[in-house]
Amino acid sequence: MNDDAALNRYQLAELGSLLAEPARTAMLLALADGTARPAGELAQLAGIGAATASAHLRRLLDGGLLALHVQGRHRYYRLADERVAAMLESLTLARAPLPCALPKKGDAQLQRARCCYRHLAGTLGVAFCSALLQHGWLRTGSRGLQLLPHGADALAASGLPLAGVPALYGRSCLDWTERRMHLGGPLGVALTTAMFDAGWLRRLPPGRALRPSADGLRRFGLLGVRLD
Amino acid sequence: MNDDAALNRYQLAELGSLLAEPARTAMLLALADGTARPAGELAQLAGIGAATASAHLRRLLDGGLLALHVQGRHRYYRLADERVAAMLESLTLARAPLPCALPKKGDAQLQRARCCYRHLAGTLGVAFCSALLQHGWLRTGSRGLQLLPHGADALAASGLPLAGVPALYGRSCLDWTERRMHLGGPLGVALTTAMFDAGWLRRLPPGRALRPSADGLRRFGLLGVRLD
DNA sequence: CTCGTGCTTCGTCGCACGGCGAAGCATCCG
DNA sequence: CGGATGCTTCGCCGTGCGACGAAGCACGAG
Repeated sequence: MNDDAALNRYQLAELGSLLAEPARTAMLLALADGTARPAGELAQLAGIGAATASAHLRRLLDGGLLALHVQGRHRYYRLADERVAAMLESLTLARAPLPCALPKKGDAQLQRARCCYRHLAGTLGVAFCSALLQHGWLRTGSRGLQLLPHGADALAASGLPLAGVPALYGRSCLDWTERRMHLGGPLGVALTTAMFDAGWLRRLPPGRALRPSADGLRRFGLLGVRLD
Repeated sequence: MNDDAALNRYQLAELGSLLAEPARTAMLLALADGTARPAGELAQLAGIGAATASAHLRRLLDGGLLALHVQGRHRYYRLADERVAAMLESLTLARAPLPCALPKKGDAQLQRARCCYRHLAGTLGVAFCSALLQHGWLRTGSRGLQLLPHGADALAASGLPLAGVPALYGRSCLDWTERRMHLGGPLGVALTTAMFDAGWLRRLPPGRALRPSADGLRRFGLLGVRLD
């Protein structure tokens, strides 16, 4: 009758049913950092047998949440799309307690800096994004967030080479610990990749947490990015 | 082991299972505009019997997605929280085709201006939010988006009385047609309510679509809000 | 070629859950 | 008080789906 716009009840329910199973959510959360993992590893992470995992992965694939990359006899699965990662973040946000609970000690690293899909999130991600905006280096254009030429120059001068990056567009992405925006989209991914390459950031093995190097921390400071 | 942060697999799956049933998604979508509806009406909208609807509503209530208001022998259900509405919007966004499809004719009104929970969304909502930011009337403070005193003065001068509103905080909310941010949170709701009261906006009966009045359109224009 | 490995497909079982009708409570009306 | 209405609870049935083991395929190693 009146709900022909956007997502109807059946599409939303289909999406929900994909998320309705702990085994599948475990896989999705394991892939939330943008990595690609073989089916066997995902089965082990989810604590289920290979046959069951295969069925779950097939459903997620058919549902458009995962993408598949075949390499030899290994089959690597990853999130289909950055929007899927953004959706996972937003679902997290929907359940977070409103009076922002202080993170537990074990989560402190995760709250400070982590990767959301493949771009920088957490306190550092939010601070970096707002610093870019305050300097006037980042602007919301018609096709998304846009890094202006003098912004790219300034970043390059700080030791972040950005070949071809200014042509990319970014997207605002809501952060679940900060409840503020940070920079995602192709632009956000490219900038984060550059930070890895320049040694500003390192991955902390077990999860999605990141740690800025001493040098990176200094350079972030020079850009006006403060971690209070 | 390593996923004790934020939402774990079980909590996410629980949330997903609440969305996994068309009858429940129909109810949630019907409540997405922030209205409260009695159980019987929701049952009819979902196309199920009263007994079944009651069970679904109970699950949504226990799951924290709905809130209940008892009035006489009627029991009114509404979305528990603005975050639930934001979650529904973001799920919609996750499924929207990336090459932004032009809206069908029937959706044009909906894309132009609609209510997301209880605040203004659509092209008009996005334009209004960015106009506030460009004028420097709105700022991202530590506790959320903040309407600055001279911004409140300017809006009042344009015919939007805002008693007590500047004390409220807003929240960025992603729009699924525009893929850009608009103003939500208590501040967004208060501003939208003021627009209704001042006659700038009218509801279009069948759904969530809104229409600015001729006077409202003029006043939006004076504020620098363009509907291109 | 032959075997081992990684993954999918098939067949089967069992449980969880959605559906309804009937009965049970509350509330409003006369 | 008695009947109508709105909603919930109870009991039952059917099915959808997640679990596993076994078999089938593809690929790489020897």
